[in-house]
Amino acid sequence: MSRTLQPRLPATLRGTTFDHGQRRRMVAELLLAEIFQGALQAGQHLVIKDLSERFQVSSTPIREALVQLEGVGIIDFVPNSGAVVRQVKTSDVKEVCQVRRALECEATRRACGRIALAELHELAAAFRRIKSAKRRSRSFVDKARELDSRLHDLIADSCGNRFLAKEIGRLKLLFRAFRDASWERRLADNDCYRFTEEADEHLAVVEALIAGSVKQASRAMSCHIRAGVKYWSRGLPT
Amino acid sequence: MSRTLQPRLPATLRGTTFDHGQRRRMVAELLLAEIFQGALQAGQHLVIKDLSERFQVSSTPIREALVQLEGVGIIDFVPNSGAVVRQVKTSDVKEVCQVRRALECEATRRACGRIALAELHELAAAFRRIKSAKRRSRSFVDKARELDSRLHDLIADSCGNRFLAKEIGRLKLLFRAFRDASWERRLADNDCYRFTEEADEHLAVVEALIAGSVKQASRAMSCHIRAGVKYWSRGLPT
DNA sequence: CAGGTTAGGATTGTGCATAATGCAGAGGTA
DNA sequence: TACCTCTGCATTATGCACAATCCTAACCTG
Repeated sequence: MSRTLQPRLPATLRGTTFDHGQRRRMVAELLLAEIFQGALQAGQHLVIKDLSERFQVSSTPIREALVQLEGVGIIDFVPNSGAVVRQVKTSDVKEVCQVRRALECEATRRACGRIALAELHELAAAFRRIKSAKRRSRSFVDKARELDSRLHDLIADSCGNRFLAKEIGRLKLLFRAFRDASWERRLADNDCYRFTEEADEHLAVVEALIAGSVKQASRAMSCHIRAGVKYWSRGLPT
Repeated sequence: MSRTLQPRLPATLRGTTFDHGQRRRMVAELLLAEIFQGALQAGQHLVIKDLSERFQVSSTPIREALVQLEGVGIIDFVPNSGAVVRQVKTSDVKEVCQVRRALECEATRRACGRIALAELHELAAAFRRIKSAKRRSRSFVDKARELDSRLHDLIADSCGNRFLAKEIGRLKLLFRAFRDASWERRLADNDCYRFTEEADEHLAVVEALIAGSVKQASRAMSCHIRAGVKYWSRGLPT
């Protein structure tokens, strides 16, 4: 059986069918997205039965997703009492991003000189297209988002350290939730300046990688992540 | 119902009765203990049915415990295939240590100037005692081990970033497994040179922290972790 | 009004049904 | 013969409905 759940929410997931063996991951991602979008507010009690009805899956995947999110630190799990959403403050985003910066800069350093030039040039061209694009439609956002993921994934996969790549992958769950939530907000505000800014930062990383400059590449990545923090944390409680 | 599980294993848990709502936690702790005792070797497949029979618990708490341990990073959970204990080869030690270095250096930078001087001086004195000690008895090893943990924990807890501290804590489980294993081997080999070497490195970190030099402290920490790699990876499968 | 009691809802745990995976061996092809 | 593909079976993970347990809070009762 394969079943569709949730008509709304993150664009990357919308309209997808979720099959056997992927329920837990999907529920976790949907919950994360809801939390960062503010649909699930801090302190709110997460009732398993409600969630299972809403997502059209049974309670087991829900509970496993909750256990997983507890490990991420975004919800608290009180024995025999259930799960409550923890407050996500700007300081949390900052903290997560510090860790992200440490890991992704290390990965960037190591990936330098290990990625095929053809691929890098292709990415650079794509970012330039994004920069010069005028329309800020839904598909534009999706495209930008996909490129963002592609660059970061490429670096992680090319760093020659599978463990590091795996750790970045673990955190990706959080990053993506931050990113998607803030991009939704930004789009609603018609605040599109950040898109070209972000494309600039990405381009700087790619060009440094093409040039083969370790120091420059890691510095560009560091700037990129630093710049992201203030946008991601906008609209969150202090 | 309350039921006793597992006659053997960790002293703190032996003979305890495990009640409703505590199964997952207990299973997770028992599994962790078994992994570090070497009863469960790296790469080994963890079969849910076997575990549920062995622990006299049904499959749900087992699976939740596995999800939890996956979050800790000590096992891999492949969808539709199950859980395996993470393989640790020499290359992995190197990889894990790269990640560790990135995180702990960041923590050291941030902890600089945030730790009470009194505590630092006390630690420095302890490391000097270790350096000058002649006897390499079991209690000596325990003492050195405890000091090692104390320094690293102190830095993580003082870095002002709870998320970073949590990530380091996660990796600590892995580090500790490396460290204990390699120290056992070293003790057996009567190769005690590393102990004073390590005390030197620790001392350098502490003194840099006392001096309040961010750069010097993080560099000392970097050297310390780098130096550890070749000792930790000795005697592991390639 | 205090203290015990009970009913309702929620979590937790169990056993079973189902789906996915991997392996072994048959059969085909070069 | 060596190699690849495919099929069927055994094993295992996954998901679900039900039962047991726990927590809360309203409700008696003296």
